[in-house]
Amino acid sequence: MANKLTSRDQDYSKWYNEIVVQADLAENSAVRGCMVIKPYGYAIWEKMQAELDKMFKATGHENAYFPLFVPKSLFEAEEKNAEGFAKECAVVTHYRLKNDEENPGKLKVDPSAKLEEELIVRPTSEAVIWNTYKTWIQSYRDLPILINQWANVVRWEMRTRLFLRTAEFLWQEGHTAHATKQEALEEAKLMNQVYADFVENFMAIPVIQGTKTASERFAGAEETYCIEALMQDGKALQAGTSHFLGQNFAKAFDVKFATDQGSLDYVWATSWGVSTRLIGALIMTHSDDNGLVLPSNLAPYQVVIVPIYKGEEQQKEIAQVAEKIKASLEEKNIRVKFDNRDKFKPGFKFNEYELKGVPLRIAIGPKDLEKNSVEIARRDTLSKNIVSQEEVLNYVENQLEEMQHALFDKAKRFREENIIEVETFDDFKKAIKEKGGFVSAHWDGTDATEEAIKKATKATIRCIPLDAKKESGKCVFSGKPSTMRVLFAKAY
RNA sequence: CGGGGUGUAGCGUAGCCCGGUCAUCGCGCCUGCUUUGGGAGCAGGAGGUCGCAGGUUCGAAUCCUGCCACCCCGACCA
Repeated sequence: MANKLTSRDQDYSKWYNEIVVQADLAENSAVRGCMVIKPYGYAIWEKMQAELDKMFKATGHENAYFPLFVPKSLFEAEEKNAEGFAKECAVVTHYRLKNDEENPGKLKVDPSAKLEEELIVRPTSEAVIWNTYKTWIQSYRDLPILINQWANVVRWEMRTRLFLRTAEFLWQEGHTAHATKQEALEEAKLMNQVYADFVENFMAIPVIQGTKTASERFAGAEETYCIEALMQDGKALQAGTSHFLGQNFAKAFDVKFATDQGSLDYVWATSWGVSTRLIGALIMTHSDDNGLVLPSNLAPYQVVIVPIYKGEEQQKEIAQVAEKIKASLEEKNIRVKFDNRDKFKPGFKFNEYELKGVPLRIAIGPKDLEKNSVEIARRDTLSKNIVSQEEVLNYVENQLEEMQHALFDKAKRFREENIIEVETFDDFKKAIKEKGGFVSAHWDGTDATEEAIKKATKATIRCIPLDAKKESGKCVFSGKPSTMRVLFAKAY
């Protein structure tokens, strides 16, 4: 796809292969692999937070906060978890700097301030949280514990990519403790469903729910549920995960409770999270060559009003109409921005708000004053309509609603068109190489096959779909018998 | 850490092979006038330790050595 970006946008770096444009949301910070989220991008994150928070509360969860630092001894308690994250941990070893006598004006680490035990900057919080839960849980009456925290975590990845894999990222992590295996399993599934609902209904991104294979599973989990989305370039993106942790963390941190039968048992656990990666998913699902396209639910402002005028007097006249429309929309809780800046021309503003993905743009000029009308343009279709001023409120409400669904439908259609069933490994390779997207194929269930396919094609098993039908067939790679199809794709 | 590449104004770049009016161009920024229904035009202006440190040379953005940073491809990963 061609990219229409011109000089005006040179501070916006091109998003993946010029397919999608990274809008004015974030930039790299001075710190390696970290990002500065600009106000407009953060406003989107806040919208997501608010909606998720509502959904968490509705399913009985509460927010709490746990420390950033994890003492190394706690971190290593759950072996698999520690092993899984060990290679990407930032470690605090000292707690003081001092003046460097050899380099005036510079500081150096004070060797005498070495910590007795190193602190790990959390890559995830299971360790600190379970160390705390240990003190909170004695009896089945203390269960379940249903807690979420909004936090930042650090994973020192070899290679980073804005939004999708930054060294520091913002997320929420839920950590729950249960008396029974069944209840914990239900919780893990429920939260995966909550994620699917949120991402589909609120962000207009269609997802496939499934479970991960053993090799893709979260370190320390017994089962990982996930939602997988497909980006416009044909690569898959893991959009959220929910883990059934079994009794692994309870055993590692010795968290036992007295059951209602009087016996002693280890607690069952889950954890689940989504991150600022979802903003990346948003960009790469809906954007086009003109920039971001935001679903109405997420847009920091849903409507922007751009006045067109000659001279101060006309500007005033149009501003009056604009303010009136703005007030009437705001009364219905529609988020409106009236851009009355005199320093920029209308054409410039049109492009700017398209780049930012504002769903609806209302232009008001002298012609509209005469005809008592306005021009309303829709971001996703780029279509324009003349609407009488009396009709604006109705029209805007309808269009916002429609656009939310239109974006979802369009993305879903794209995904459906990019799931292909294959029976032979030749077709498999061809599909992955030429078309991208999800490839649905039989798999014999072994790590070895999964690994071999990854080596040969770079495609991994994204998930075993929850709604997969039982269907006997032959593994696309080994030819051994298989009972169902799994989804393969190249992934971010 | 392996393999490849790049570093020149706020951003994007030309120049490097072949050393010498080479510090180029576009955007952005500032001033003025004219403009305003799809990224305005004209005129003028500000802005640079050419990544850093050495070396070769009469002379280095350009050649050599070392270092640093970033990017891409692997391994790792929400």
